[in-house]
Amino acid sequence: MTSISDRYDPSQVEARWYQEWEARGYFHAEAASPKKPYSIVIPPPNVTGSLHMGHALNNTLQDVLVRMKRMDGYNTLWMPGTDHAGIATQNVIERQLAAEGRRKEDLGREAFVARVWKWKEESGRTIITQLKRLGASCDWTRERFTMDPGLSRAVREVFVRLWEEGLIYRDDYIVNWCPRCQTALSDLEVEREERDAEFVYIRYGPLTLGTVRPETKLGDTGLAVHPRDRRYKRYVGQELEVPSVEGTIRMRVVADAAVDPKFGTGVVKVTPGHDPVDFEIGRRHQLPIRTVIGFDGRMTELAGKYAGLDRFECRTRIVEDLRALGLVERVEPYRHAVGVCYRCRTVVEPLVSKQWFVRMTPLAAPAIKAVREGRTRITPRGWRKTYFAWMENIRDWCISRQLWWGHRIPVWYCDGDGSMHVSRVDLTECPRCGGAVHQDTDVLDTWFSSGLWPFSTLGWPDETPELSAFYPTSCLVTGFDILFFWVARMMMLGLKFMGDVPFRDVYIHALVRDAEGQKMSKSRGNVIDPLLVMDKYGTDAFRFTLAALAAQGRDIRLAEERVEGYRNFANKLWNAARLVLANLDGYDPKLARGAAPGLAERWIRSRLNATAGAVRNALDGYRFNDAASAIYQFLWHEFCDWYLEIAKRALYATDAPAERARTQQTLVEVLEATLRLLHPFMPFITEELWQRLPHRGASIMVAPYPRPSRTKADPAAERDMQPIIGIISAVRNIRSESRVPPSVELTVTVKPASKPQADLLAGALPLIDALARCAATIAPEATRPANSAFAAVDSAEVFVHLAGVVDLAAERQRLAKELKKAEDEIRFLDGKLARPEFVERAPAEVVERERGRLEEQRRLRAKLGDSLHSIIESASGG
RNA sequence: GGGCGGAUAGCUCAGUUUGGUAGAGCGCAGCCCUUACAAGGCUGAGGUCACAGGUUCGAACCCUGUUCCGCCCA
Repeated sequence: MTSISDRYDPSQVEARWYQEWEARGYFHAEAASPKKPYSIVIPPPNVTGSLHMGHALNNTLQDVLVRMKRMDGYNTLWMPGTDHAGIATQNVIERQLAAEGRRKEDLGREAFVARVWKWKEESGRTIITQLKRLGASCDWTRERFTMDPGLSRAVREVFVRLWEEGLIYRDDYIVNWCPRCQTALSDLEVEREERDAEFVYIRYGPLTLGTVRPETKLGDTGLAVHPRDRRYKRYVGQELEVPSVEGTIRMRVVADAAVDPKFGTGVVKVTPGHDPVDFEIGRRHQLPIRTVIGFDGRMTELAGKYAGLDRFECRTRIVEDLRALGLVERVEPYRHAVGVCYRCRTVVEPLVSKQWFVRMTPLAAPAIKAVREGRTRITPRGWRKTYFAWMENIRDWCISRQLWWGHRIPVWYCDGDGSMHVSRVDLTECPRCGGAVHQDTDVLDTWFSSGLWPFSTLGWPDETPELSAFYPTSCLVTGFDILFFWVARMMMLGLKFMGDVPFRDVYIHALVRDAEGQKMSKSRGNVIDPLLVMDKYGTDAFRFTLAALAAQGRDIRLAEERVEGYRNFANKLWNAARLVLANLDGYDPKLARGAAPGLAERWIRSRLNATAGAVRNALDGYRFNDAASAIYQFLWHEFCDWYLEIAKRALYATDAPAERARTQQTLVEVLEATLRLLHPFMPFITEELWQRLPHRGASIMVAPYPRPSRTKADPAAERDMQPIIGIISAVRNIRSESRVPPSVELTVTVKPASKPQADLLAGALPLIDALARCAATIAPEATRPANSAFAAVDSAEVFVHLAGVVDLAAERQRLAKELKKAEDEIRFLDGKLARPEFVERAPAEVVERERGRLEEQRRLRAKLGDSLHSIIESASGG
């Protein structure tokens, strides 16, 4: 074999294999395949984006599933693509323009949109390149973008059908308005931020009320109290003349159950134009709407002398003016959550405007039912509750955005007769009067198009082979932060337009935080760039770290040391493979045929089989961390720590070619299968090593995923290895505790507990000698040698001769420690068994087991006591 | 205000479904460059499982309450 470096260097391996896989078409899935389908659609990253930890985790987990299923023989499709991300992308280009001292209005809509497209073509591939770097085995031949012609057609089709069914409507309604982004936002796009504010108590004629938004006083059209609030009963229905900053105003007092009588004074001002709750109250009581704040966040003409002022400046000014008029009773500091735009953190202004909405209740009902009935399973199950809670209290979805970048609403208005036409095709003239038409200037919420993703990417509204092969998709992997934004909407729209759920499983993973548990954010400056991590430690180590930390229901705290640890794991694997490869000279499987497999070989094969079962089990339940640690444990602590050390004897022996060949065969087969087991987690290093080992097939990517079987399990071998491993460990322990240098060969006598054990151990003597660096003999009739250390293993007694090797003080200490352990154990078990309630009520087998344990510990105590005595005697006597 | 989750070794976390004297990685201590690997080997120390009650023969695990921390919704 060719000599390979003793350190694994990912940079030599990763890019090469990824290109090779892609070139060979391994990522591609054909709809016509006879194999069972397995499909996942990627949560499309923003086309503006670059890879962050959330993407890395999300896509690593998907790739683990997809690679595993592909190896397992499924026709596996991982559908990739990107999202046009309306506000985010528009903001990027607007910032570019601002740097040039221009605004989008200077370009005009058409030129602006053209510029966004140009930018998208040039820079929109960043994240795709980064996903490839991560090893994502997406079918790139099918890559989609939410504004592709096909997907845009799906958007129109859905809009028109929902309109035709009365599920879309247009209405003047109070919506969340971002004065910076100049667009309406859905309720979900408003986030809460804690801010300090002043709670100002203002006199309204005979009444006093508190508010955090004094500037909206100019838009007040009423006062409201709770209907059962006795304090204010007499005012209800009255028109009050109230002195204010602009002279006296008249206000009607209404009674409404939405008012909390315990909050503030129990009286609220009603500003239907600038508060969602007030808007509803106003509707119920026919209060007029006065819009005093405009779309630009400045006071309107209706604000009189305050017109043109910024809303926050106006707040200060009004409080000053009210004070001057003696209308401020008092001011209290107040901390509350204000709504901010999720894109630019500007304080959102509730404003009344004409917007498009989707009726949610009729769509939500089937989506609730599907999860209740388990047609879509949410994992971890706890998220079901959150899903139901939101779905059951869902509000209509505002889908229009006053942006230029996005799917333009497919509605045309006639300039002549004013008629409105919702259309699948672009209109150039009014279908009714033939007059000129203009299209609605708004675009749709980005989530409206990504909500169609599981079927629009597969060719809908056409009936494509892809749709029938891959819909419903098998699994959706996503973070909980978009459970409502995206998952819920895909459920509703998938059920509505495909008549079936969009995915059988939803796996919801946690957030990646920093080592201190803080959410990673640019402003905190604690972001770890996944690309730098991959550069430093390799993609495989990074992926394995994410999988190993992805325990269900808990956030991931990512510390670099963990990645380093798994980098070491990759290196361990690399070196184990080097050992195997360096000892394959003359390897001929035919030579091995004559010899029956040895105990250690049966053992490691059985352990491999069990590990394969554990990994499959864990992955089936989306327990990625369990799967990762099962492989880690097996590869490092069973294969490397034990089997490789055992195998060296046979490999280096020159006098037993059959045994050597057999060992080579076991090494090759176990390592090869382990690589396959590990491949979904660490695709690159496994391919590299697999190619160097004897193997069948062109790539590990398309080799079968290990499948456990009862016939490969060998419980006898697993049981028989126990005493052997135990004796070796015991001798090593005595050596270490008694401070015998590793170079000294120890003399060991083993007194077996039974004839079968004697035979077993006799066969394993060379192995024990080699691994414990000793010369051991099996002596069924042995008595304790003088000056020996003692240990009990599986009822066998192990004596290590220490005379002349070391002074015995250390062994005395060790024995005393063991003795105390045994005594503690006996005390515990004695106490337990002494209680009649336990003996009477606990299951018989538990009682039996505890009795057996007690007996064993008593025997052990006796032997330890004897040993200790003998050493004390010999030390004092000698 | 309503809901969800968390508190287990110095650190980061498994384990809680199905109750039977607690596991991993990192870190720490001792010994060792033994020809796969010092990114390594061998050995070891380290935990009243947040607190208080309850159920049970027996509780990290089930129930109730408390404290602290995080998140979501209004």
